[in-house]
Amino acid sequence: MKETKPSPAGDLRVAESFRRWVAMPVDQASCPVRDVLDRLGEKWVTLLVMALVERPRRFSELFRLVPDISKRSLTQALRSLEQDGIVTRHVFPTTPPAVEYRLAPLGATMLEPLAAMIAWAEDNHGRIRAARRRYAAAEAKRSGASGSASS
Amino acid sequence: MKETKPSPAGDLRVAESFRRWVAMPVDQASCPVRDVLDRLGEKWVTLLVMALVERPRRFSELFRLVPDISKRSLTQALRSLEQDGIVTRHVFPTTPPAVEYRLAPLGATMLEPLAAMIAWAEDNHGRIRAARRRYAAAEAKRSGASGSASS
DNA sequence: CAGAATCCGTAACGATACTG
DNA sequence: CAGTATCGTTACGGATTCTG
Repeated sequence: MKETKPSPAGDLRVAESFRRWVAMPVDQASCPVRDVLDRLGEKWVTLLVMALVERPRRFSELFRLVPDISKRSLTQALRSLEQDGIVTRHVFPTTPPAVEYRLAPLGATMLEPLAAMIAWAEDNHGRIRAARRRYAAAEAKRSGASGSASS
Repeated sequence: MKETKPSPAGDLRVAESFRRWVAMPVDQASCPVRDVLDRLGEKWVTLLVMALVERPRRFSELFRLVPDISKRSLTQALRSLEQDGIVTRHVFPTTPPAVEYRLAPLGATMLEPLAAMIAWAEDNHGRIRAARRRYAAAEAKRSGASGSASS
């Protein structure tokens, strides 16, 4: 526990990345962590990437597939992904027009790390929910011990 | 293209996850992708995890380390991580009080997938920026071809 | 069908001032 | 030192309407 760290693997790399981050200018654009990770954090982005893995999809298909997105947000997220070269957009000049979204090569390269994050999320969802319940319980005890429950 | 897919690795897993996702109720809490990934998308969360990899840090230390966060957001992000069992919070009853944040065991397990995502972001930041420039150029051409530049 | 444009509510975030 | 409380802004995102 006090000797050379086990460093299961990612530790060193993450620590290094953070050191690079600290040494960086604050500006958004030049920092991968801010610039890229923030994008992936946008509400529907990763979900849409997931939706495009199997095969290209049309706009309305994605719209149906993700039941609670608005057309506006769907358009925005797809534009965002298109801008970054994660997906490509193909317009078929039919009437009415059909538009197909397809995972670009660059998008395909992110499936591996994305799969790892998703797997982690699925594996640990139960633990996280349990932790939240514990936290809520402890919080209730703190405010319940000397006063009345609030909020 | 029409035979057994190459599936560089993550593809199948992501596609499977998406199928599970589609089959899920829409509610936020029961879905790992929504419930967990959305959390990690919160603005400072992953950055703070990165900051805690090497060693525990005190509140003011984190505050200095991340130059453009507000105390309010720092507190919120740390609470969020504490709730989910990603970090633990230790209060030393000195005067003035010292508070230390430390990566919890659960938090340590996410370093591996997080490192993969960060590495991807760093490796492809250049490509992404290039894609954005191309997109902007194409956009300028579209509106410049028959009208005047806007925005 | 695939969007663009408009309107609007909410929630996230920052800045500041105050507290144990 | 480590927060909390309050305020104000902004930006995200949903609902709706209009268009080629």
